[in-house]
Amino acid sequence: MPVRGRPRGFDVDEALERALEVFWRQGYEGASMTDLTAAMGINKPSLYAAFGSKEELFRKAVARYAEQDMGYARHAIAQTTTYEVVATLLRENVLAVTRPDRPAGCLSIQGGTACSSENGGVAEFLAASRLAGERALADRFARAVSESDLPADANPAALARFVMSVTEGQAIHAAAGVSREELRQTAEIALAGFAAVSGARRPATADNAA
Amino acid sequence: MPVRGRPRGFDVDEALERALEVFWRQGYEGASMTDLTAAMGINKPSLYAAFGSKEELFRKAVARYAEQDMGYARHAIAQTTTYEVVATLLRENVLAVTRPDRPAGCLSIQGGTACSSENGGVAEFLAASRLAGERALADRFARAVSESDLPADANPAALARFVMSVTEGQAIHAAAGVSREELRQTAEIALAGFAAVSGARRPATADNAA
DNA sequence: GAAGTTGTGTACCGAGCGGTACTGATCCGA
DNA sequence: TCGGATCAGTACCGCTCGGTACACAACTTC
Repeated sequence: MPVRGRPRGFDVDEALERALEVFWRQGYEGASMTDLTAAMGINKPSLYAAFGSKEELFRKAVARYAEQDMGYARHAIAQTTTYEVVATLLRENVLAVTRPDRPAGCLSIQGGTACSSENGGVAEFLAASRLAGERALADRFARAVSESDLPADANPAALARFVMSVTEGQAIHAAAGVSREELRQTAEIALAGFAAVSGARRPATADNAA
Repeated sequence: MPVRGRPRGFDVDEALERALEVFWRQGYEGASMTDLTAAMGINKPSLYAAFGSKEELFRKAVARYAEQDMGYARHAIAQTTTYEVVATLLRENVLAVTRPDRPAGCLSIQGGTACSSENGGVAEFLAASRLAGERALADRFARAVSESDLPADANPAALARFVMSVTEGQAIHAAAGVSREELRQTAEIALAGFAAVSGARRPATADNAA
């Protein structure tokens, strides 16, 4: 059964994409409906009909972001060794937060770490989604312990927290204008430090370039 | 020569302190004049007479924050060895971002990493002040190289960027509700990693507790 | 006490906020 | 060709935003 009534005059995915970038650059509260509709090329009633409200639009933007901009994290976790997991995560993160065709930094931080009391839910939502990613990494490290890829006395949660802290700091640096090459150096330091501290075996093939 | 005219009915420092906490919790754009004046216990005209504008108030709050909440950073840089500098910085940072009598996290991040276009200067101002701190740390590391406390081939700027990235990530974690003890574990991992990678000598007295 | 100076409180400004009612326009199936 | 359904666009809602005019209160100096 095809659509009934007048068809939409714009592409919902494309409009969401534009909104995503506005939220990314200006944060949730810093992005006004006027900014959003201007970037999306539609009028307010169309936005509300298609997305419900500003907050729903934001959550859909974050979901889209997680799917297409955070794919590297799932790819990283799927690596076969702990070292490769972390190496992939840190290096891909550098690329992700400095993509020339995207705003600098990371939406889940730029979106808003602090909000007015009425929008407090937005900051909490972003924090929860970041911590969910961290938990996935901690689970991956726990598996590595059970596979003897990490020592039995390793602390998976703390190691994951360390790696995520670095990526978040890198995202903030990127948003401040720090270059990809500079962040790459930092990522290699973090990776080498992780390898030295975690007890994860570093592969014989030296693929790093600090 | 004493004051002329009616004396002020409130303490400017105390009012600035209250404003500081509101900005810290809600960010620059998330803190409305109503929120601020309510917390400061004064009316808007008094605020404008004493502080000029919302943005000036914010900058004064950040200056106050740098002076009294970031003092640990100056203390850290003044340590005699690179290891002690980094150990102090990372450990004191954990305490600073989880002080029970303060909002969680760090004002220079919570204040706003992304803003609307008209308030873009606020985010830039915060980014610049963070990078200034990083440069001071890089200078300290450069001195350590010249003192042979770090290897001649060490990259002071990259090492400083790594340490600051960790502290920023820790601040974001704290704002998300992560506990002091959890952050302490992460700080020890970062410290041990830094020691292993930088070539900084670790003191014989083992004062760490990962 | 009067004059001059400065802070306080109320009441208000224009502008922009997020969100919506309503009129037409545009499609479908019959 | 007409009725039903859906979307687009204008024009507007109440509200809050940051910021201020103005009358009054409180203080010092003469």
